[in-house]
Amino acid sequence: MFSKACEYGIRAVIYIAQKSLNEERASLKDITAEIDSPEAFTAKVLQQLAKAKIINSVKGPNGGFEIKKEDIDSIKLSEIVNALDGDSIYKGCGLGLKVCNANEPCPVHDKFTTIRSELRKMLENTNLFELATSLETGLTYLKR
Amino acid sequence: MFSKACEYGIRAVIYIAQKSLNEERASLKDITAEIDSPEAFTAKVLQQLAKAKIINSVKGPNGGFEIKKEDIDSIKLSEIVNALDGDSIYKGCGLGLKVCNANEPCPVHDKFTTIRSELRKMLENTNLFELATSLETGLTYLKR
DNA sequence: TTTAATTCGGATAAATTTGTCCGAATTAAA
DNA sequence: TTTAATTCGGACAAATTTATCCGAATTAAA
Repeated sequence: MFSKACEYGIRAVIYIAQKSLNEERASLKDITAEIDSPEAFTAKVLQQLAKAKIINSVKGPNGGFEIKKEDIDSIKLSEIVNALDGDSIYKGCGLGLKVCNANEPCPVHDKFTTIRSELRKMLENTNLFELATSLETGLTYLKR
Repeated sequence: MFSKACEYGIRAVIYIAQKSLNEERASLKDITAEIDSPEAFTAKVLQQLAKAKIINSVKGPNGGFEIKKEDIDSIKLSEIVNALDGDSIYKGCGLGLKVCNANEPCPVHDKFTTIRSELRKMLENTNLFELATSLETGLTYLKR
């Protein structure tokens, strides 16, 4: 459903959010240990997210990644997915046609439109705060 | 959402079904012209589908691919997807964790479970007959 | 001012997916 | 029986995604 980059990205951002809620920065090493992902590859993903202004990066000793506390509940899952995988999940034909809309639909157009719209809603309605706190309280996990 | 192989596969099978409903076989050339897909690659996909017994292949002059008429309304989209992309769309964690279930969920587990179950239902409830007839009546398209 | 911890960015490599080529096998029809 | 139309299957090639390496830049602290 998502690319590996996006999977790592979402996991990383959730972890960074959790740390940020506790007034702490997360370093790359810290992150990759906590979400069990390849270090160099994850670094690229974090760079992308920093460029997209979803996370903030700080260089130098004691540096790392962080998210402003007050932003955490306004950042939606959809923004992260969008920054890493683009909008092809929502748009684009399920069967790969270049043109596919209500006027000239592919045979599964309507059925896919329904599912995708639900997916879009879900991603747009899920914010980082709830994900980070479920992690903080030990209800959910980022590795295994 | 689906691999290219799966996209071509679904399109091809719908076309083959349409032809089969009209008592005609579809040759590889015929198919790739009609669904606008790369010939050699599509051939591999069709081989996979033939091995999975979803379509029947006939060699020699006037050969091609066909589906028994009486099977067309019992073949579900899910079978095609399963044969080509496996079951990772339904199973498997949305964030790529090896272990992720109700007991040890990832932070998006519940939200994804809902979406995926809808997707599964949709694929399991969509049969080839309806897709092929919507094509036959000119309501839907397989290329562009 | 030096050192060391960190992110940044470019080059490269490995793995996977997508795609091509071509000869072999099959089989209907001339 | 020969020919030609077709699928089959293996080897290969290209493109994309995933992953690694390493030096440069930044910066806090010794």
